[in-house]
Amino acid sequence: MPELPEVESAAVIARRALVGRTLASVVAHHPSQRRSLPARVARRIVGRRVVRVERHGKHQHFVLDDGAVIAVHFRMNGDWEVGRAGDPLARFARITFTASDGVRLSLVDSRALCTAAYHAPGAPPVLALGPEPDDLTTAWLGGVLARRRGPIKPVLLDQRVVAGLGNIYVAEALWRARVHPAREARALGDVQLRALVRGIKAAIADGFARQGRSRDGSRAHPFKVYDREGRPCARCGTPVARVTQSGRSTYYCPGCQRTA
DNA sequence: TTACGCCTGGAG
DNA sequence: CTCCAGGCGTAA
Repeated sequence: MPELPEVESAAVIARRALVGRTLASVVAHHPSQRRSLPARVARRIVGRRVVRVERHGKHQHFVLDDGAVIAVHFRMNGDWEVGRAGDPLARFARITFTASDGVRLSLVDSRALCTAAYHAPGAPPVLALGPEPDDLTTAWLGGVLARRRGPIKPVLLDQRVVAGLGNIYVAEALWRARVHPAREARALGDVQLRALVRGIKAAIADGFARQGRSRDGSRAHPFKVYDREGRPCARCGTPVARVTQSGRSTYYCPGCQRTA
């Protein structure tokens, strides 16, 4: 699930569920989450009203009326499920926030890698994030890439470069820009740089467009190259290739993403 | 820069 | 059974 577009639509769900409501209970159901959100901390949250839900890159911040922040990160596959107090709990519910009027928001995450940390009033989380894709400029990206050695793909996964990109959207953005994932980051020319900025914005916009109609679970694979190894490139028909870069799969088209 | 741990499920 | 998974912090 969760890269920027997915986290944004999740944040909308959380916002609708909790903003303006007072938390009546907060429970971490899995030891892994209890480490970062122990019962004593959860008790401190109870009685507070949620005034705002912010998204920064892939992070979600529940801002409470005393200025405290609950920082949630889905990691690999977290998602929100909205229900009512007393409803049967989802099998992989890891944390539940129940409001005083009975609305319940559950963080569902089979792998239990999600994190939720409490930040006391006056000590907000410090995030090291680059610009959101919407605010990305060629000047910024060019400046950052000029100081990087190594292939472009892992650089784009660095949240300090651009906030919110993950393995899927980086592959999609590079495909749109026709840039080879192994291309030396600082060797990108102006034309490729501009194409890459456009590609990032377009890939993310495409993700957003998909969010609205993704709940009906129709089409499996709306991606251009991600998870399409061996299938023909939509642009040139060349079979999509998969390589490993810094331990993770990268999908690309060897036909139209050339110059490594 | 790479490798591993964190966790668990699903696919082959 | 083995391998893979949309992330990320820390260690080597």
